[in-house]
Amino acid sequence: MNRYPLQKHILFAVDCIIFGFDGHDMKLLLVHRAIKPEKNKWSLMGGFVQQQESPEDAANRVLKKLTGIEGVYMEQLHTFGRPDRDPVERTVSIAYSALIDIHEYEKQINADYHAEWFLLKNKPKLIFDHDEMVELAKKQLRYKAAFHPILFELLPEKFTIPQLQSLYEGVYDTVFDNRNFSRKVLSTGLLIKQKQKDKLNSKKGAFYYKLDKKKYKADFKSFLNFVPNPDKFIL
Amino acid sequence: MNRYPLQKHILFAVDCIIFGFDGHDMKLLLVHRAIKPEKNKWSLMGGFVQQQESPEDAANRVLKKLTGIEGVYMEQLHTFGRPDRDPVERTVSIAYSALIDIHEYEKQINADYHAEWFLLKNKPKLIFDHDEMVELAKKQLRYKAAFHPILFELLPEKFTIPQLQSLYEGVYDTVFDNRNFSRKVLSTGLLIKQKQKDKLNSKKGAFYYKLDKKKYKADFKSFLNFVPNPDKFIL
DNA sequence: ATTTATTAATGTAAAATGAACATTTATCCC
DNA sequence: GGGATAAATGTTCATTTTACATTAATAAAT
Repeated sequence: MNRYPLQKHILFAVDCIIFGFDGHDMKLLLVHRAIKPEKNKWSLMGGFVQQQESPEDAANRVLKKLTGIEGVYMEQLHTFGRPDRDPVERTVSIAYSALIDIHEYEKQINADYHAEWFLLKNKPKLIFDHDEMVELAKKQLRYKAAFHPILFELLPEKFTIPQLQSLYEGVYDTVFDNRNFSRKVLSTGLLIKQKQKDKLNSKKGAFYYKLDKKKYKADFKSFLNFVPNPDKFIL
Repeated sequence: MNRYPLQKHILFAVDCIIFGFDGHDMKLLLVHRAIKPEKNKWSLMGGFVQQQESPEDAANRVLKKLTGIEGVYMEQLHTFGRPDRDPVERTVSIAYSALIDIHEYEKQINADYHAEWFLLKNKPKLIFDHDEMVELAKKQLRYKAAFHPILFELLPEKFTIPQLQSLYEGVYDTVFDNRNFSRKVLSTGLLIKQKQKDKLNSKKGAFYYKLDKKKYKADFKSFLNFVPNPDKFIL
């Protein structure tokens, strides 16, 4: 097969916005950029898409290589392609957004790799247009999480309702009524109550719940409305 | 500034999914592919992104060149990058989705260009992964239109409530209760009633309405819920 | 002029959902 | 045993959503 003649070829990259939740605050996983320019500045995890690789595969490869993380919830966010976004050479980048259970990877990331978690509220300035990518990912996360149960991806297998509530409160930077919140959450039927309690965060202790994985997958697309008055918080 | 050495460069294109509404059905604007392979097969409007051009600019340029259309509502949908999606040579394509008032351009498109409108339900098979792009755009349109007043982009300046309702019914391929529908729509305060009636579609005639542009822009992000039980229809 | 056909416009009541609000319960520590 | 702390839980009111049928305006036919 012939080629398309006369067309300029350009570089093509992926960048990953990785969100985590430490039980109290939303966090963002960042790395030091390894090459010049902007070497050692903070950056999203990124890399070039290889010739025989889909962008999704590239994002997963990059994530695994830089953090050891694999098999997490990740989706395409947006493609950034301003001609001058990378001063070295024109590079179009597809941004992917991922949600991970921070505890499952925390030690591994710190020990084996040079990635670091930052409080989302407290993140350093990033290279190129990565700040813009993070902003969009935050917006998108708020948008989606208002209707779909995606935030469970950030929690460990067992979690308590107060933990879940502070996760939502962190994402929307607000407080919810705990009575209404737990009623809503439980009414979805997505949670399975466990016998044990978490005694670390209170004297009384809070019951653990597990996600009903089957129902979770089935309901993933349905509309849940965990967040009252979404208009206020989204965009 | 140095280049990134050792990295392969890739072709980079945009494709536009253009939706229209003829007063009765949803339509899709397609062109004959001009070059081999698959020459003369039906295709989305597409073209390569030039060296000093953002993808958005490229999408607008392509649209204008192939149809004369400009200044319409268009947004980035998704980036398609499977290594083998274009058999000629690896090409990554950003798909853009646009909504236009079909009547504003109908004659012009047919006269000056070789683009053609197809009933969305009746569209021919498209080249490469363009069918996949259209499917995603349909899903996305249903999703967005359930909450945001974007479908007004498909209507002429003056339109009637029955027209608006058949537009929604077309998009969701269902029927709505006309009493509930008009109450919902009018309660948004987005519509300004006109003195004249449209007498073409009924003996009684239906009052024209115009969109309150100011309120439209302000409310664009808010949640309207025109569509009952969105779960049923989305995805 | 009256009838007929066609589609637009409109209201109400019952059900479901969402929001606001405070007290009791379990446990640890002193 | 008393105090401190956070978890768990229920009720009422307001709002929204749904289901459902009749009347009104006009053009065409007789």
